[in-house]
Amino acid sequence: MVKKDKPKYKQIIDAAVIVIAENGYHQAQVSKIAKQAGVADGTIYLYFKNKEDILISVFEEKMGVFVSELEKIIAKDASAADQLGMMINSHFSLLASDLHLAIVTQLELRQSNHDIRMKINNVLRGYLKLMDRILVSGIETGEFDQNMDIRLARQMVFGTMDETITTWVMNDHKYDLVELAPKVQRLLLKGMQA
Amino acid sequence: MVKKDKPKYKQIIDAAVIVIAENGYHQAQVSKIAKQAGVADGTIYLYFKNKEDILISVFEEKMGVFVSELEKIIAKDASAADQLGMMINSHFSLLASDLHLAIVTQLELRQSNHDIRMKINNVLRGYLKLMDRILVSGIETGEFDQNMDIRLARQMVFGTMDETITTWVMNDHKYDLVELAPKVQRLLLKGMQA
Amino acid sequence: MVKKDKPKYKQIIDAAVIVIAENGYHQAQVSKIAKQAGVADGTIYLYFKNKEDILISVFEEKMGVFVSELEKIIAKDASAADQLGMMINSHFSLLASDLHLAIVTQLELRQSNHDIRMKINNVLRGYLKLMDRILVSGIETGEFDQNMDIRLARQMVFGTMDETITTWVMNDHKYDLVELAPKVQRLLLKGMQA
Amino acid sequence: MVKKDKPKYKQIIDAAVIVIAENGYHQAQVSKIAKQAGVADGTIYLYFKNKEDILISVFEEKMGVFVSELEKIIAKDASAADQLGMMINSHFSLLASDLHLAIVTQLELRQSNHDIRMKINNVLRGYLKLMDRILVSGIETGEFDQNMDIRLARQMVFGTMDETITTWVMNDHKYDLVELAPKVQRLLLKGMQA
DNA sequence: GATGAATGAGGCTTCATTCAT
DNA sequence: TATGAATGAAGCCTCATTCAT
Repeated sequence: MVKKDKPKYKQIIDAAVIVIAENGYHQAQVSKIAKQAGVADGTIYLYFKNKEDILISVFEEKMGVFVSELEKIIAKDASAADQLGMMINSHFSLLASDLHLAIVTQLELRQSNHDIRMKINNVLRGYLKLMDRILVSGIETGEFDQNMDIRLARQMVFGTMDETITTWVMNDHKYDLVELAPKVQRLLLKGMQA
Repeated sequence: MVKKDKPKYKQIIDAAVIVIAENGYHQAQVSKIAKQAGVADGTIYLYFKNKEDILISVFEEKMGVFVSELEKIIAKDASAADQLGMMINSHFSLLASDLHLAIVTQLELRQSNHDIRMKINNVLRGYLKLMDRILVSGIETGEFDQNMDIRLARQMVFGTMDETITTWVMNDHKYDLVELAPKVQRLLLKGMQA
Repeated sequence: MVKKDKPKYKQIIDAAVIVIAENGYHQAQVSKIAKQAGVADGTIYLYFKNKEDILISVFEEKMGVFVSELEKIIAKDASAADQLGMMINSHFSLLASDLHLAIVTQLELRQSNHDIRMKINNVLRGYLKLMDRILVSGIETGEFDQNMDIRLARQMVFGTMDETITTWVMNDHKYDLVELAPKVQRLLLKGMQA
Repeated sequence: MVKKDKPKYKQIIDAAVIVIAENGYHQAQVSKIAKQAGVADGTIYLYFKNKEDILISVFEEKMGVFVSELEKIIAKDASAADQLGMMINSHFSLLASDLHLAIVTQLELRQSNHDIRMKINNVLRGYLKLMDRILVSGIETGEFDQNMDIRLARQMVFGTMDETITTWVMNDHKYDLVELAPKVQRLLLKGMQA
């Protein structure tokens, strides 16, 4: 049984999300995370190399859910347009159902230093690669514009989703994010369709 | 003559951009900015209330150029589609011509804490309001989709531009950003047109 | 059967010597010693009161060999000058044959704190008392200077041996330490002879 | 005016000696040294790179006095035997007149880690080189044994002095160290003379 | 006897800001 | 105005020791 499977590992990850969301990135001291997790400060270091390791693991663990959801969607026998819609819906739903996580990924984790951000980007890259597969298949089936620049399209898709979610978080989740998904889908589809 | 018109004010602002771009947000100490500006540490505090004030002023001063450029574009007698294109072009050009500024706005300043980011967003809001005017006029003239959600459309426009620029910065400006402007314009227009 | 006779006791002592020699005093954590000894961390505390107790015991156990060798030499029917020579030779030989031990006694154990060093000195005192007996017998037989200050002479003898060995250890045992013994003996004898 | 000439530099060095002597090496926290020096913790770092730098500087500054005294002695037109005596006397006197310093150099500073000890040894080496010059000149003038091994002789001289002083310090300076100097000189001279 | 997961105290260092000159 | 020496609060991490199994 490796560390990641032990209950305290996930306990600390979840505590970190809560502490960061409620106190902000720069006020998320290790001692606060330990307290929230119900363990001693030193115990943290039995499961994580250092504070940076906690933050990256938070992103890895949580992003893992996004990736596996997206993999399920891609495995489905559906049109690229529908897959795009399911992806947006899945992405929005996951964050709307965990407000702490939304704050952490959209606002707080972006305050981390260069090193951490680079490592977070590596994790994100896996997600973006999956996203590309939907776009490529859409082009192949003729659903999407043959001349579309994949990278640019992916930046539009991700940028729009990201901006939409960030605005929603910054407005204190005053409105329903998931309801926006179909609209976002339509907007993006129009931009990409053949 | 107010502080903002004195030469040392701009001198410190410019020094801050360089120091942040070259050292990263978290390594941009006040003393480094002072040294780069050629003044003593204490002198900074004759022109700025505190470090936060420097950072927000950097954004205000530099954003001012974006805003006035956009105002000129809106004042022109052109179609909404053309204005959108000119805006993207202007936005891309301003950042492509000042790599330090691009690094600072796309990467480094986003590491600032919650308070500073909120204040930066207030400044940004003015720019987004102007952007909305292009979208509204496009809808009114029938160029853009009547049923389009303005906020969503603006998030798509800004999110796409932002993601495109950030990717370009992170790839060390290896390709020509301004060349991408027409492609981005076409992609966004397709998504919004009637 | 007392603790000291149990196999794990000596096992831990020997592990401590190796770990301290190879990692340095300040990097010789209890957990490393336990690992080297092939026991669990907690097991250490079944044989030793605390870490300090391990270190003092290391010195006691190893010094015991020096003492018993010296006792054999003193029991011999030889001149004081010869006994001095045999002592130097024995002292040098024991350390030359156990490089780990030489590093530990000459360099690493001296980094220990005040308390431990005082306790180590108590152990050392027994050895120095034996050394004094050679000097006293040399004075009585007329071999050594009648007016010689015993304490000073002992400090010269021990100080010279110690400095010689430490220099040898610090030079990575590049030359043969035991070969130096007769020269050291002659030098010291000249200083002490009648 | 360089840092070393500023009054606070020496103030901190002297404070460090007192704090280390009175509290022991491992209880000599930077904050204690700052308090003893009458400055804020942060001020220490305007004069020293880090804690290690303080400790090495203590040794350098204090050793500097020993070196310059020894240089004066070597410059004198005296026999090697007399110079040896003057050196021992000077060395003993300097430590006997500053009990704090004696504790620090003979006991506490030896607890420092490998890095610091190596740097301290570099400083010490300069002193030992000067010592060698007395021995060499004694051999050249025929005062000392032509066949004497210089390194061994130096180890005897330094080892004897060091052991004598350490014993004196450990016995809480109960007797007069300087009074021992002539006796030590005679003992060592006998060992080295032709 | 043996284990090893858990504990928690403790200190070096940075850097925004002040204020006497 | 301008200076820059001085301030002092605040947090990550290590590791000897314990104790439930």
